[in-house]
Amino acid sequence: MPSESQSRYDQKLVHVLKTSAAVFADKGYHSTSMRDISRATKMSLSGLYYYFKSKEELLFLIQDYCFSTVIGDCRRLLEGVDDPVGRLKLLIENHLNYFVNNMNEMKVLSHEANSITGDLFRKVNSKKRQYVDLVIALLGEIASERRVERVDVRVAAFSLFGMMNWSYNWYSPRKDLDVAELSDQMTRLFLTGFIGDKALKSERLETGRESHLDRTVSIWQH
Amino acid sequence: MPSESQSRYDQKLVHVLKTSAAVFADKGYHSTSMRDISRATKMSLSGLYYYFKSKEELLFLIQDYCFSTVIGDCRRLLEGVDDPVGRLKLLIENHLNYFVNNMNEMKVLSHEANSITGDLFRKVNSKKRQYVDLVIALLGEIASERRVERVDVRVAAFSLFGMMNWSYNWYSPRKDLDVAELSDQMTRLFLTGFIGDKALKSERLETGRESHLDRTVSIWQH
DNA sequence: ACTATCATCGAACACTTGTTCGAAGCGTCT
DNA sequence: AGACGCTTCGAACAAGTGTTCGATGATAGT
Repeated sequence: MPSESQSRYDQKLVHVLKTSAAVFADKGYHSTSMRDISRATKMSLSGLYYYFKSKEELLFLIQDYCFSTVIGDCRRLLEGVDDPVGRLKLLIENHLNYFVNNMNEMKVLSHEANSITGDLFRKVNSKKRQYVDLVIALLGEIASERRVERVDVRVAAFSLFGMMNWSYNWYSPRKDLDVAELSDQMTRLFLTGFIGDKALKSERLETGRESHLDRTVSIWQH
Repeated sequence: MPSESQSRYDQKLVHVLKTSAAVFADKGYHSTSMRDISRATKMSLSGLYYYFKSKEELLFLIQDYCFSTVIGDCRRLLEGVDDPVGRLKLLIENHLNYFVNNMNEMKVLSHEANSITGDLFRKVNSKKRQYVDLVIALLGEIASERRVERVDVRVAAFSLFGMMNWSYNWYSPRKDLDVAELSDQMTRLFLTGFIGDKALKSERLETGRESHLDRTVSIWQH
């Protein structure tokens, strides 16, 4: 009966992807063997190959799925918001929220970006470029709107990504701030630095935070 | 004759470390085989083991050497500078300068931080912690001096490291700003964001830049 | 109950991996 | 020349790698 939203196949595939992502995040892609994946998923070694045709494609599926969700959520979230600064706030919020709720996948996405090659690499990379270009364009708008000077937009954009993506190296949900606060901190840190000391005086950066977070939880979580 | 500053052994070791770092940076530690290293260094496979007793120790030597230099240069540079903001500027400058001049080693240091295990891992990590604690303490000083509020120092510190260390993912000496400008940009971006909109009005962040750079070139370069 | 499709498995293959060992080459001092 | 210590090497080993193949179990439609 095809009444369920996901077929048995899809459910199991997602399960395999999620547990694989956890193992990759823990041991690293290259030092994880297919036997490790087999052990973690409780499937036979050869049984795995029913769901993907190589270890590299497994990595691709994780990265592609993860990236698509981030970009998709982001697009949906920014819809109808015109103010560039507001858009950037939402983007940062979405990015970090997804990061914290899917640390394994995001670590694999950030850390194993070059562990994938050939066509699969190009596919993931084109999505990444879309995302990066979106941020660069956004910063460009803000820069011209607020007359930001002496700032290289490319450097600023990658600095922002650095701030956010580096978090897989240190962020611990137990001992650190929660997502909302973290997002707040980084938004203020970056945005104040970017648009300089002139603006942002009366703006409340933390406005309308809670309402969005719930809508951005990921498919990965069951 | 022992008149030379470095023995034949040391010279060759440094050469091996430097070329190995290049290969590791290119292909990643785990997917680089000892045969790759052998090919790149033009030494026999077994000949390599005269200089270190395992592949992991080779990685350790690269990371340890690299970290020691960064910290050492940093300590020397900050000597006698009392103003916390001035100290932070110099630290960022030193970090990025070393990063750009030793991209291979720094990529290996950043990207392969968890590819090392056991005692060797602990050794590298203790140096890293020293460095991180230095930055956190520095930010703490600045925060209390300038009465910075609503800012988590830990988050700020790792955001700074994220900005700087992420650069191995995008920075290209050919198409991007040079080190001095890059350092300038990130310093302004972070510092303005950190101390908020109140201060930094009349300060010139780019003061006294050139003079320091020459003293921080690395041993790695021959 | 029969069957066709989906899903899973054990066993094996061809290959690469890091590391070791004993022997040989090399330069330098007596 | 001879001998000693430093440096280099070829060959081999045991272990682990990703992947394939043919066969078996499960599931659902008729």
